[in-house]
Amino acid sequence: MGRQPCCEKVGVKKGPWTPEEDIILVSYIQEHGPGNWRAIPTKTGLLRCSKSCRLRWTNYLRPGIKRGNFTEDEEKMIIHLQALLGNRWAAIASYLPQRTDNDIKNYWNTHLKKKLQGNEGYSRDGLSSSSAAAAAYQISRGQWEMKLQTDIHMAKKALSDAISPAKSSGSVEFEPFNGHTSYAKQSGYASSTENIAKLLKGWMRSPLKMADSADFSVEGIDPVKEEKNNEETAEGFQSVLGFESLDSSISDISESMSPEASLLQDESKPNLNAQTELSLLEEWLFDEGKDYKLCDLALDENVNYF
DNA sequence: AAAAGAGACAACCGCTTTAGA
DNA sequence: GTCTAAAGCGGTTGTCTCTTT
Repeated sequence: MGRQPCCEKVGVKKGPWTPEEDIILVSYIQEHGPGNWRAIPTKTGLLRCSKSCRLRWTNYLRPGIKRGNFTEDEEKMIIHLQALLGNRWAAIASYLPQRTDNDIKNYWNTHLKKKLQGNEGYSRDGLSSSSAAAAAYQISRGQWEMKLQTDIHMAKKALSDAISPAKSSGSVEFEPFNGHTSYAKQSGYASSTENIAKLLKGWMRSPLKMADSADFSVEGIDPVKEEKNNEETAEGFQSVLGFESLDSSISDISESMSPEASLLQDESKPNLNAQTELSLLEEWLFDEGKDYKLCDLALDENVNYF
């Protein structure tokens, strides 16, 4: 006997999520909190399996997710972390508090891999092992160390920024919509929180009974009206998720979060402080004095981290 | 203008791990 | 200690759009 499927395959909808589905899911989670995913399809009337709901929330809908344009620092961090950790995207994502593993994985596969292939300075591809040690020998040791030092510094800064108490755990950074992917522009719906906010606006104007509503429906969104009412949009979203403004600065948002939103936010990423066990990587990133040790380790061809 | 190919990203699949009874 | 459901995770696939021919 095989494992039981997470849900009935029959009648389960697949494919891209619609704005309406997102609204239903976000609303339900706002009311009940994340978790108990199995109950969500039946409680909300969503024709999605619990797993799909969880993924949708985790990767796209939960607060605190930054989407679109990866910064240079983020790129370098990913490259370093991938060299050290391999394709452990979840582990890598834990060092980039606003990115999801799926996002990082996609970015790696579509951008960084190719970039590395075309950039000797970084290149690790074509090596039999994914070890950074092997890459080190592609350029002189001195050059490599200098480069690594620079990158370590940048990575440290990025990490430090990410987890500094002033901006950390509650930090939320919503990207302006114009920073989004071609998908966003192309399809008009890219699952961004801002888009959801827009939809929520429309939704809030057509009073609906969320809970226990199997035949839940949402009025269509008129793009023209949408544009006209952009300001109200943020209000609408605030009233649902408790945010002051979607594209506020990090501190603004963390200050203005309602208890409910804070709760959701706290859940949104593993708390770095809770990661009590300091890995080699963490030590490396935090401890100035160990920089060279790691360089040496990485340059030691006998050491295989993977 | 239409077709083909490539690129990018969202979502799914299935295995593994974890937590609770 | 065992079993089961839920969650985590990484690889893969599907779909959409843009670019090239």
